[in-house]
Amino acid sequence: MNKEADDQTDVDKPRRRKDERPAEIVSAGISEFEKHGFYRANLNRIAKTAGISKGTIYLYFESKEALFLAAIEQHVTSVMGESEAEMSDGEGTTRQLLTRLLQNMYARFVHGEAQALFRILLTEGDRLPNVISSYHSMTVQRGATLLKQILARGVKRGEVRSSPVLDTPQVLIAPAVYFAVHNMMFKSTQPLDFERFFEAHIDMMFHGVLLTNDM
Amino acid sequence: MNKEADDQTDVDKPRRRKDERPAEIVSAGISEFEKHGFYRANLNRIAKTAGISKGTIYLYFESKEALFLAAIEQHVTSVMGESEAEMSDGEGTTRQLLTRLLQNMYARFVHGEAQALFRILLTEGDRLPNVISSYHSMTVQRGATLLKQILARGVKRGEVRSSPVLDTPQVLIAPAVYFAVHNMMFKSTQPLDFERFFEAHIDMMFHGVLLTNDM
DNA sequence: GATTTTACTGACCTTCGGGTCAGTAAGAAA
DNA sequence: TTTCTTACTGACCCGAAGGTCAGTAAAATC
Repeated sequence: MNKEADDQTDVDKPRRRKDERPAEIVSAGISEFEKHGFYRANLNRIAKTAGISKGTIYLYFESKEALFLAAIEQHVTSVMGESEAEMSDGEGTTRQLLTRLLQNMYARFVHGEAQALFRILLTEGDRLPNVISSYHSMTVQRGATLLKQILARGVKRGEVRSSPVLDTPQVLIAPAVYFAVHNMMFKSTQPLDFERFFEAHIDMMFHGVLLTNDM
Repeated sequence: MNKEADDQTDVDKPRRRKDERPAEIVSAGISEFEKHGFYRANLNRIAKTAGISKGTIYLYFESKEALFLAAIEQHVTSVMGESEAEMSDGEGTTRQLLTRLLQNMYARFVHGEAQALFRILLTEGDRLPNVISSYHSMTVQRGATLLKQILARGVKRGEVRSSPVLDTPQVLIAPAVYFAVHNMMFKSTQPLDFERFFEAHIDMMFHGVLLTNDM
């Protein structure tokens, strides 16, 4: 009995809510696409999650793909918007700045919701060149620029070696990507210990593995 | 006219070839799964590529998934088998060994056929825990062990610092994974220059970014 | 050449899921 | 209360693709 109230948290919500529907559908879509990607995502399930019937989706979105685009776009902007201002102040040693940047990156990209987005785009990016492109500029592009600034400042202050890394700073954050990828594939069977990995990452990034610095 | 000969290279091949069929089907399967992943892979297309009809596939494989498993398994073993012996001799400085290992890894994993396999498993691995598991031991496990050996030997010879990296050597090869992932997503729009990336990778791995080695 | 075996075919079956639309009822207007 | 508008429903449609199997013909056996 009381079929309406037991699968959604809200009770007594009105049945006709034109304004709220699109956002609710997009939200349900994000969760479904995160779990299953585009192909395995199921519109009946999305509808059920959103507390509506499948037909209603088509009142607001032209097709599954249109809903997917809307979901991705909203997700990209919301996830990326968050980590905007956090790194803006350039106080501290280069070592501190880089450490803070990495912590931030692991937090968002490895543990947080950005990972699901990353996975979707890695999987289904071919069909979304425009999304891929804006994702690139919001993440890789921006991150690389920020890193270059930090490193250049470090060189000026006499803290940082001049090296090819200055032009390709992605190698510095690569282990974080590795960690995310590893957990995507092996989390259930062979999880990585975050603390140890992070420590090793920091250590290699700052000092390398060799004892001597001569060629 | 002559419908039989124009899509397959062989002409005059006998029509009943029980022994060769499985390998041919697996081969066609690999190519199809590489291009489309599991879900979008199409058995009619695989059959056409193998020069047979769809029904024939089911003479040799129980299901699409069984064919997928066979294809993955053959692919993994063949790719891994190749790079087996190449690293077996431990001659040279640690620097030389690590450089050689990385070159090998980039060659196979980034440019070569291993990338497609990696992508499929990353994308669709959830449904194949056993494949994922064996893939892990064949690649990550084996690679980590090899790295640890090289590093331990380096420490003994006084070439390598003692550091947390010794226990988590994956951070050393992480940039190669990053490179592969980057190209998967952005190759068409924002390709990375391999030579520069590789140089930066090597440089960071050996020396880190800091000028001083004190804390 | 006649008979038997079996690799192989392709039309067909079935399921799944995206997409449709005639019908329903909630809420506004009168 | 009656009428009208429209948000919403869910049974249905249909194409796509995994899977089946009676039939065919190539080769082996006699």
